Parts: sequence; C-alpha cells; structure tokens
Amino acid sequence: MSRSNPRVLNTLERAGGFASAQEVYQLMQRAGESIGLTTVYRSLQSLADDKIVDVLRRDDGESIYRLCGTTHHHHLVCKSCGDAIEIPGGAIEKWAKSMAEEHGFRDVGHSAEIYGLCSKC
Amino acid sequence: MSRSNPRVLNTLERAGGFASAQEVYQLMQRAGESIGLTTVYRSLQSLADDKIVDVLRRDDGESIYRLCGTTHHHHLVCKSCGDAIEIPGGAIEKWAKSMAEEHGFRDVGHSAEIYGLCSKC
DNA sequence: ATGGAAATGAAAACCATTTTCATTTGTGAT
DNA sequence: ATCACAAATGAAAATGGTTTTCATTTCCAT
Repeated sequence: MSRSNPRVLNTLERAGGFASAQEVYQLMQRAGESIGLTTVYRSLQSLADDKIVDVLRRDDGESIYRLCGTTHHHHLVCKSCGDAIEIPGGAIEKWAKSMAEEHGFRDVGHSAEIYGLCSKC
Repeated sequence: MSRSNPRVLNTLERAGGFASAQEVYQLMQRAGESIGLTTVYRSLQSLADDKIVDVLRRDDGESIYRLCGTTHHHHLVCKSCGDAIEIPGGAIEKWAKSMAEEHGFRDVGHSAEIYGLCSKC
C-alpha cells in the first residue's frame, strides 16, 4: 500500500521542517544513502497523498514538504549571505487561526518568513 | 521605465481574476492580438515587480496573476480549489519588526500565507 | 526454487519559465 | 527626412523541477 521509502520519511524528519525533494535527495546522498531521485519524488508524493506530510510551493516553484504536526518555527533569512535563524511564531498562530475562522476555512496551516540584511552583511 | 506592454495589463483586467501567463497569451491570441509569449511573461513580471499585480502559484506549478489593491496584505489560500482571499496582516507587521530588531536585521520585509480548505471544498 | 507483483532508478520526456540574440520599433538630434 | 542609438519584441534554445517510461531488481507467497 505504502509506496513510500521509509528512509525518505526518516530524512524529512531529520530535516526538521520544510524540505524540497531535491534537498531531501541531497541530504541522503551526503549521508551516504543510496537512493534515486525518482524514488524520493515518488515517496514524498505518496506521503502527501496519505496526508502524512504537508506540501507547499516556494516562490521559485519548488515544492516543499513537511511532516504534519511537527511543531514548526519560522525563519529570519539574510538576503545577502543566506543565513537563516529560527524564530518562534508568536502572534502569528492566533492571527492565522482567527483569519481562517472568519472566512470559514478549516484544516489550516501557515507559512511566514522574514527576510532582510543581517548584522554581518 | 515600465517594461510592461499595456495590452497585457488590459487583458488581465478583462480576465477579471487570476490568470496565468499562458492563459493571458491564449486570450490575446484568440482576440486576434499579435504578441509573443515572451513579451507576456516579461510584462507580467514587470507588473509584479511594480506591485501592480499579485502573483501566486497554482498547485500544478503555474504562476497566476491578478490585479491587486494598493494596501499591503496577505493571502488565505484554499489548498483544494486554489481560491485566494486577501486578508490584512494584523499582528504580523509588529512581529516581523520586533524579530528583525532583536537579531540586528535591517531592511526587512516579510511574507506570510495561510492555507487550508475553504468552506466550499 | 519459481512466478508474479511491487519497488527501484537511469534516462528520456514534459512543460512552464527564462535567456539569448537578431530584428524591429520608437525617439531625439541634426 | 535622415541618422544614430536605445528600448521593445519574439522565435528559438536553454533551464530546471517534476513526471513518465521501462528494463531491472527485490520481495514474498507458494
């Protein structure tokens, strides 16, 4: 039934947040695991079909995947050096919830990112 | 300055909602207007750069464009039908600002999106 | 061991988007 | 009007993430 390779799920867990198929593939390669890109795509899609992972699109068009129910954080990203700091969502959680309720949305999640120039750049 | 072909903006207006570059191109072809797909892409991108249109991604990966209001806002997007509602940022603005300050970031912007299932889906 | 189903992955196909570059069009100066 | 130069255009090629194909390998029940 499950067409998903357990090592893909495992890698996504280790990634700890959103990761694209290409990123998962590279993580596994670096970890010395032998797997094909095709299998990574198929596994992630299967996990998404089974509602085990969330799927979103990044602005550049890449699909990114995240385990459902993972407590998530957000990122403060430097536009120049690419450094990313994990930050708590704070008031966003409540904002997202109330906005969703107001418009009759259910089963909601959200993404948020702050970008700018870090102190070193 | 404006690299956008006015007929593209005009077509997007006539479309009355979201339309992809390919759709805008086809609309113009059917209307007997002579234009290249490249120019459609360039015009839409220019309009997006100038914040005249909103850009979102459909689930199939195509970018879709829509004329937007001038006020800063975020989106509540239906994962199923792709319907997108403009919503005010609320507490996010302050959150982004304080997080950035706390970590010494400057020249900051942010993106935020809520996704879920709308009442119709 | 044996046969069939499922999983795998390398390579090719797909397709929206971007880039290249030669050509056309617009504009301002003379 | 003519010339020169910049901007706009679009056909074709390149790009890159994703999907499909298909031959091969792995599993599993008999």
